Amino acid sequence: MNNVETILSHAESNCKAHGAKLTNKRKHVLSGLLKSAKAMSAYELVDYCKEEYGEKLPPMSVYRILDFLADEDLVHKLNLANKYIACSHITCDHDHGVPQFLICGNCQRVEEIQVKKSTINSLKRNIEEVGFHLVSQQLEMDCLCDQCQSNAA
Amino acid sequence: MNNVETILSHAESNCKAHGAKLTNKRKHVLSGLLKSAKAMSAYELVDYCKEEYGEKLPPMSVYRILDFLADEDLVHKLNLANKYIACSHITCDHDHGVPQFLICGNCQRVEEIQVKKSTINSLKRNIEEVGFHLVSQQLEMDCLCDQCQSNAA
DNA sequence: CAAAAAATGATATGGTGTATCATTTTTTAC
DNA sequence: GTAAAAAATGATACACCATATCATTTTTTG
Repeated sequence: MNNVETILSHAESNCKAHGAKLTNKRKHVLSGLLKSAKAMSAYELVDYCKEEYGEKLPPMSVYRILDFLADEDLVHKLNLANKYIACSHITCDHDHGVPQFLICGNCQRVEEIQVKKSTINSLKRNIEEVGFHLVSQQLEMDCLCDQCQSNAA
Repeated sequence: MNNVETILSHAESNCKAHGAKLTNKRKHVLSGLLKSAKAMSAYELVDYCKEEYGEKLPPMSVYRILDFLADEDLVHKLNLANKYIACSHITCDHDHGVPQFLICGNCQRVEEIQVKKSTINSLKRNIEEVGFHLVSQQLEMDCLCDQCQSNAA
């Protein structure tokens, strides 16, 4: 159980290591994502910064910060949901492959997983057969989590 | 090589078969998609109907028509691109499973494929392992087509 | 310290999609 | 065939995500 502060300082060292600066505003946005179980939209993060820090960030700034954080592999963008989540591996030091995301369509919880290499490879072969080439291995899948599945049943 | 008219009348019979009506406006929207190599946005279809038929459809109507056509399995929505394409199997009479889509990030061409059952099943097992359940098997993948791949190289 | 580069602020605007309610068209039942 | 009910359509407004652009401030660097 890493708390937010720990993760933030870890992220900060990672940034420093190659000359990038995790400024306060960037930390605020990242902490919003770290504290949230769900993915958040840029506009939700605008509100969060306003409420939590009295910081009036225009959406444009939040988008710029999110771009920065994504470049640093600290956050991921969910293109299906148009939302953002903190990377679940900020505090790991080893490299991670491209993540895949499971999005619960009911409670919006997001799980970041690594699909087996062999599955990805079958998928790739399937794609090559029709003359296409997989560019991004970031798959986003419409799911239900255990809990919402049980509740629905 | 089925031309648009043939496909349209095939689609019309399919609709009639269970009491749905493929009205002129619905045909117009569908024909826009059939004639296009690329996926189109609802607003592009508004323009298309205006130019091609002098028909001033409000966006709301186009969205309703697209919903209808999707219910009839005549079109698919690409959630990643927020665009729509005609189903490539309108004239087949047998049932088709859930399609997967390959989207060329360069020329926006879309290929509709069926991923192997075995691959989908491995994927599902991967997902079950973390306590999630795949709801929609419609995967959308960021690709390059052969041609754009060669051009880029 | 001055010039260059990077980051931020501010405003406007574009694109996708939906809510809502009025109106018209089509179905259904008598 | 016609009136009542149901379905489809029209029209307007708005919500939300995202970017373009240009002015201003901050930071870096020589």
